[in-house]
Amino acid sequence: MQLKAGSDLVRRQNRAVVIAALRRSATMSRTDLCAATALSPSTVSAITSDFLNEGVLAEQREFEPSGSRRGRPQIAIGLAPARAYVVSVELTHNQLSVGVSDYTGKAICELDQRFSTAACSGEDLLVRCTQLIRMALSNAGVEQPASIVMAVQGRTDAEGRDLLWSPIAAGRNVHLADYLQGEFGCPVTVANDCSMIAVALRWLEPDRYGKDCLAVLLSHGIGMGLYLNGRLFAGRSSSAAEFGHMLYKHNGALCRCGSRGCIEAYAGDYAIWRAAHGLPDDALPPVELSGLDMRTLARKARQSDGPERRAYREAAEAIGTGLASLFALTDPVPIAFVGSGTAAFDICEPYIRACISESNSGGFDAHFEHELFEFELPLIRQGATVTALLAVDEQVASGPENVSGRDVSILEVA
Amino acid sequence: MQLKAGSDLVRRQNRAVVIAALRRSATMSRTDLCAATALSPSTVSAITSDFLNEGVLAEQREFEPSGSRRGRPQIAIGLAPARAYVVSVELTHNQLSVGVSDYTGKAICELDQRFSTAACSGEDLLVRCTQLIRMALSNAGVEQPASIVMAVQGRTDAEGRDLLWSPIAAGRNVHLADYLQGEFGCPVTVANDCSMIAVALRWLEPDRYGKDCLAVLLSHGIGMGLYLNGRLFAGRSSSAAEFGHMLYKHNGALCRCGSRGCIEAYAGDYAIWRAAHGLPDDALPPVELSGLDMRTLARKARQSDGPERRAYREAAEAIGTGLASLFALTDPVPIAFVGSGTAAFDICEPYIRACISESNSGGFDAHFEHELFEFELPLIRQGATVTALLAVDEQVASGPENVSGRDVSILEVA
DNA sequence: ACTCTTTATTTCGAGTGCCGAAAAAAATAG
DNA sequence: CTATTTTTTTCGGCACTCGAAATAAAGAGT
Repeated sequence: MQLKAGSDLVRRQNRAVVIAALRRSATMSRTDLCAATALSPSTVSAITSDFLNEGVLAEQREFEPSGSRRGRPQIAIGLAPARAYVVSVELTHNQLSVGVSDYTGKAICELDQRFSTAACSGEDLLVRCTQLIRMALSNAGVEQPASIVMAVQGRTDAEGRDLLWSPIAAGRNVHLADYLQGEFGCPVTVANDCSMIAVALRWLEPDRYGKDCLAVLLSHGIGMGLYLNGRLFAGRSSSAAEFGHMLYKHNGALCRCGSRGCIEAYAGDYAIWRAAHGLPDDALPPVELSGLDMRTLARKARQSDGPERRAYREAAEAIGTGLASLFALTDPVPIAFVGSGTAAFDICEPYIRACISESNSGGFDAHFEHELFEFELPLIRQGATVTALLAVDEQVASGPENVSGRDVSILEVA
Repeated sequence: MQLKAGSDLVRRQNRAVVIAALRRSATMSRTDLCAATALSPSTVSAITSDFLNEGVLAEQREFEPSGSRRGRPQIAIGLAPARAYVVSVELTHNQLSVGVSDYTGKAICELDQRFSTAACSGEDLLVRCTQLIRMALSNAGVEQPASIVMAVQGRTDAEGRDLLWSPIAAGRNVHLADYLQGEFGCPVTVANDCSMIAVALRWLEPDRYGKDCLAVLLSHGIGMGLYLNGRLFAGRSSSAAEFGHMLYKHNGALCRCGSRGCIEAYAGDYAIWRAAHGLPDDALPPVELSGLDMRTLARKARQSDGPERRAYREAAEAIGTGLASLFALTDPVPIAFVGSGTAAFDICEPYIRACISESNSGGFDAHFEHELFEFELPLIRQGATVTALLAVDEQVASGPENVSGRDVSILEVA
């Protein structure tokens, strides 16, 4: 049931509204804020004044309003960069990345580290993360981060605290959030990488992806992040949304996850490679696949109707069948295909669309828009950073209660 | 973005909290309300006093508190039955039902009408609904309903206004809500029948189904209603959640919806019957199936490993594959299987469970609880009634502004 | 029968927050 | 140097919640 409300909740909500407006457009006047939030000038004045005292906002005198009109000039206000620093961590195949951003979202420092993730135990992971984050913070000159969001390829628990399982590392049930929280003394959230891609797309293109956004990652494995009706789709007890592990064929090909017949077992890079080389469908390819390997495969598939094209066709039909099933549940949604697999999307697209239009239950429009993004990392980082910033915003909106020095500032004012 | 808040919002919220508490337990004292809502006695007093004036609540003197303790006795308050009357309408295969309930949720009148829905145009449907509702209202002695919720087997638009497509009637894009709203002058919502089953189960067993609830209707067709993380799952542009039309087999059996390979084309009664009789999988059975037909089929399937058992097995694997795919997206969720098809669930269950445990992506627990409900209609009606009542609650909570007679009541008080 | 105790509910005063209107501030136009 | 225009702040009023005190309505004890 819903909870009771009080006047404190009203203030928190309106503070949040003001911050949200300023996060969207870096700099606004109080008048702009009135228009954007529908709050009265008095209220905007009160809230911004509080925020200026708390160091959340800063006046930006240098911002001369372009066309100098009559009347008192507007004072530009923006988020104060130094109010908080956030950290994004991305764990992908054989790479760990860390980014540090200020409170306005500007990147201050980005570090990458490459190593074999497959050999990585949970313990290793924790240590490597801690080290790389420390180095990045030190490079950025930041003592204390305000929020850390870690995007992982794999499944997390529903609360975003543990990495339950990952195809790229050996560790299971790694308590990432608790450990990092202990190390860095700030809130930590662990999220699925594809969810972060969806967050980024929503943030970057709200008109197209604001309400509904399906991000499908095509690479060694298959991942998905979904916003439906403006909310992140997540499972009951985990991040779930494991599109790649929807059941495509009963008793089908062997998947990395240990099950049989998953979509990924046909559409992941390793599955396409396996099929194209005529290996049995329960063989896991022993080698790491390079981008070159896959480009070669795609080229052959385009050239002639041989085993390579058959492999891509099977991959496309697995994806198409999965999307058809997904769309039976969600209706068609604008899709962003992301990752190295998009390089062969021209081969797959007709088969994918055929599958979907074949299954337009109830005779409805099976059409969907799509976009391709070759590189996933920048999107994942942007999504993680945005998520971290929004977490800080929430804390900031809820007031300066817990901030040490609050009493002091009252004394200072007096 | 979130909207600004004001003190009116606080009042609305707290009014809503009070109503919600009283809807759960029919009768409470003001002290009970303090405990249940965490509001202060002053606030509860103010809000209940308003509600008594508005005719939303009524004191119930007859309710003697069981063990007569010391001290001033509590005064029991409850929802005032006559505050509003709601109508639920259920359209299922060859049957239209209407129920009228008072504001406490007590059923006042229920009417059924049987006719061939298949032959029914949109126009016919509107007229029949109107007539049956009028008759029920007249029987119940109700002049003006406050809310109507109509549950239909089929797909509605996302706003709950139109019946886009239904397997049981010929009409398409029937503007049910607008028409009935014009006829009866109150808010009307059109919802999917299985969603209403999920609503009912959540309402009846909040411990089991409060957060997550999957209702699967097994009958002539296959339907689904899903609550995930406490929210009704719905599509981007329609009610969607068309589990029965997830793609089970590429280029598979012909479905009622016109597509091929849908789960329903293997697991609906007609599909089982078709397969058991060795008909081609693109034949639609010409006859209406009786309950007896299906019971006979199930008996034969239990007796020997013939075509009947194969048909049920295929049905079970279609359902199991669908659930496995669904659970890849949502994690396993407690399921209620509902409808006549549950009579043969003993035959299907092992195959269904086998499919699901085969596809436990990431090695997680594929276990799910389930319950069987043979009759769907009572659940659909309960769900629709609850939905209608909650809609009235929302309107009541938002205050007496628009209620005619508000000014009069002020005069009366003065 | 009367008073004491206990529990429930209402009333009152203070605090917080929003808003509209008026005032103050800070520029340009003439 | 004044009038005008626009932005921002200040002030008074209103709605709401809350804690504390007051009131109401019983049973318990003598």
